[in-house]
Amino acid sequence: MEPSDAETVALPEELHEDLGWLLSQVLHGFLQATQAAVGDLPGGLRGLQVLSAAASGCSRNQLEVARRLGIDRSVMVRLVDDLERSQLVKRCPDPADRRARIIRPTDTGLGWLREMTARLRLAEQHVLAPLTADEQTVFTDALRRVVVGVLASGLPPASGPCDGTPGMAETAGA
Amino acid sequence: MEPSDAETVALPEELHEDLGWLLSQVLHGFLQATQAAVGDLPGGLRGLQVLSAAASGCSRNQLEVARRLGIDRSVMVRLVDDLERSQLVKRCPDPADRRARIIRPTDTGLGWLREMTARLRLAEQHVLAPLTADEQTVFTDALRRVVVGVLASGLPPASGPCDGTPGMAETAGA
DNA sequence: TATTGTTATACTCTATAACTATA
DNA sequence: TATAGTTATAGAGTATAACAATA
Repeated sequence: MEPSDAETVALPEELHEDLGWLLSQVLHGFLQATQAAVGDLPGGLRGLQVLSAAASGCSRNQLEVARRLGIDRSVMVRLVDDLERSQLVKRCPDPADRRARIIRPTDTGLGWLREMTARLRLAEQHVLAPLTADEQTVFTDALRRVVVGVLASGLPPASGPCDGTPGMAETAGA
Repeated sequence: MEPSDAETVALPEELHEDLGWLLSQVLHGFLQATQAAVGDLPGGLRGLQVLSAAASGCSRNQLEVARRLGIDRSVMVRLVDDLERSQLVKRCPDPADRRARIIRPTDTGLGWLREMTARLRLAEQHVLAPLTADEQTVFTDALRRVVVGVLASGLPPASGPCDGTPGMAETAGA
């Protein structure tokens, strides 16, 4: 927990310039911190995303929420199962479409949402602590613009921090 | 591939402030771009990391390289297997310790390293394109400092660009 | 015929724990 | 006894495909 002298920790030289490695390390550290913070929430961080989406928008069915968050619909089922079992959300019938289930947060769910969101902010602050407040603003703004660029590139919404399939072709050539 | 109007892509409001989600999206976009770029390299991005580590340092055995890169030693075995099968590295006996195997790049491996590294730089540039050159410098510098903080926090080194932690992004924004 | 929600299955990747051969 | 490398296994997580009910 001690940041100790930041200078004492040296990054391996061959990774120092490796943007992918840097990103994965930050994400990893972030996930470590945040998953611990929201550990008692069913579904972890994604459960919180679902809860947040259910609370933020007006009526949305499972598939809409799933697509919005970039979650596979079959994964969404279990996620909502867990949240519903803990009575944080309810599946309500959609009067306009009897196939659909609208995800609504319960009062308990809204309370948890507030609590967990607050914890998350703390965890974020912990990870971004090496940066000054101004630098944090600049950093997250840059991050946001890069994300917009990524999404605009027509890539699929991304299901997780790790998803692409690895390239494994064997070859030997100069 | 057209960045199109960055402004036309709006981030879901409940994810806009979600640092974890932003990071996971950027990493995802980055992995999409880079894994395609180094697709024919055995082991993908981590194969490249191993190759780079083998080339950069003087003699290092598998375990040292694995620890340096934050890769599990059992994963390292297959990684080196693949690289060796493609004749990009060799496992050489360590005269000082008959248990150890020193990973050395072949000439072919060095050629691939240069080629793949160049491709990687291009892919990085593509992802960071929304930022000006100065902003990129500031961004990666901030990223580096955050990583140092994460590593100094005593967290396990994380296994790779695509690391196996669970879920994914997180949170919420209301 | 297409779509929502669900279930079951296969596949990928990681972590764990043995086992060997050395030290 | 501890360590380097290897192997096999179990687990978490995702994607895929099939299915029922409804549009």
